[in-house]
Amino acid sequence: MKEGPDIALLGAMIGDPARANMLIALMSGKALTATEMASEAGITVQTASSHLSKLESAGLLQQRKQGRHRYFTLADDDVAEVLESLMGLAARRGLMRTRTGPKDPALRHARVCYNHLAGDLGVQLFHSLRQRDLLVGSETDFALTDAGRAFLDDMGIDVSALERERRPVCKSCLDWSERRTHMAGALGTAMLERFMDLGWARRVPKSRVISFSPKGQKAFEEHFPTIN
Amino acid sequence: MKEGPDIALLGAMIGDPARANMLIALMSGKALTATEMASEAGITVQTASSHLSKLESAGLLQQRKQGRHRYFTLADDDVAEVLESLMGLAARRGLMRTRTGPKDPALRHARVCYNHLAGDLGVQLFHSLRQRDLLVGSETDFALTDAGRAFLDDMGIDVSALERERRPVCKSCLDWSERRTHMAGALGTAMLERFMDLGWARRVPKSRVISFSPKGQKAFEEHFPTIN
DNA sequence: TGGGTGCTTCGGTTATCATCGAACCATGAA
DNA sequence: TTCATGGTTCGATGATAACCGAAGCACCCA
Repeated sequence: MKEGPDIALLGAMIGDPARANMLIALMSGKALTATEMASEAGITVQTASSHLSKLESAGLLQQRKQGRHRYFTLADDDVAEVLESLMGLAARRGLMRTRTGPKDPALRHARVCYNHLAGDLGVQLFHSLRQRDLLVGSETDFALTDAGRAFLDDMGIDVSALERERRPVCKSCLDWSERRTHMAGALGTAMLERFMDLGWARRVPKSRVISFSPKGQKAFEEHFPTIN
Repeated sequence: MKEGPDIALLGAMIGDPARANMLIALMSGKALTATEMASEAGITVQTASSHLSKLESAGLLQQRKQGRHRYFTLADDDVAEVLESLMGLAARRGLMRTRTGPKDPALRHARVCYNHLAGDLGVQLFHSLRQRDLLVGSETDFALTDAGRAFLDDMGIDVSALERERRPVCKSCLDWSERRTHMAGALGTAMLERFMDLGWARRVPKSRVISFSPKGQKAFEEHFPTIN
């Protein structure tokens, strides 16, 4: 018949509303149990279990057993990236799940995208580094300069440790609300963690929102200024 | 209930095998008719029509009427990009379709379409001019820039003379074999004539084939380069 | 004006699959 | 062992939607 990758299978996985809700819930980067995801998607555990096994055999999910629980996460950054790009297209087409509620501005300002910072501040972070030549290269393929490494070192981020991990350090991700690139990869994860360690920001429970304290916001602006 | 873009709808669109086949067929950048896509997907034209209207109302497709035909293309580059990223993920997950049959003969290189150049080279001509901003506007409605006029003047084509004719100077046409836009109108005619005057090409008798000499082919490539 | 073609609409059939109740399995605690 | 909890498997049901035949519409050409 035809050659090439089979996107229909992936589409079908994402196409079911219950499964889509679960995947989006996992975009928070947190590992969730079957029961949590069931309530997230508004279905029973039996149904959720069936969906989870399908998603797993399609290679979209990973599960980790821990005691009596089974924790599910997205399989890898690739999956998160594809979901993000789908959300971008849907947003631009005006395909929204519901009326944009009060949480929406907060989501656009700062939220977690799988494991890194997204939204307004995520975009600002990335472009600030580029404008000051702490990053070189294109928006999709870039690297740290020596000045960039020094800057991150000052912030308390051990870049050489990141480089010893298996994941790519420098990776970008397209933001669905801003429609611009923000920082992903091991570096993106490390920076978000560092912000929270420094007390600049914390996660709002049961949501993707990242809440910056006034002090944290100020510190962020100082560290990542943008021209214009 | 939930906030954020609705990826389930997009997923469902892509999730049906017939629709996925159609979308992948359109990834060639070519415009296809409903009948062609039906046979491509192995379904009847009625069913294809239903799918096409769904895809269109989801904002994934655009249609363009020309004569008795309706040519469908992907809505924009965004859609192609998302499909590409899905194909990437599917490929990495080992989700493949099966092999394709043999392709059509090589009449597609260069031929005459009424009075202008069509086929591979015709498409290249048009897109080369657009890529270098010698033409501005959409694929269906465009005009020459000043740089474009100068460029044509250098080639020995008198644009102002063309403008005194009654026919529209700038017109595009959908290519029979490539299914992408190529140059038509008075300008298309004039350019083909000029190529033959310059000795780059000649008509093969009793056929629509335009035969480029080695030298002519080289000159053509130099005058109308394309990225990709 | 009539005939041919490309495409859409309508109706009815069929098949897939999401869903949940109930039973079953596994782990941990008492 | 027994009980409790988290999760999967099984079976039946119901809703959705893909599918095609037939009819209708739009456009082109002679």
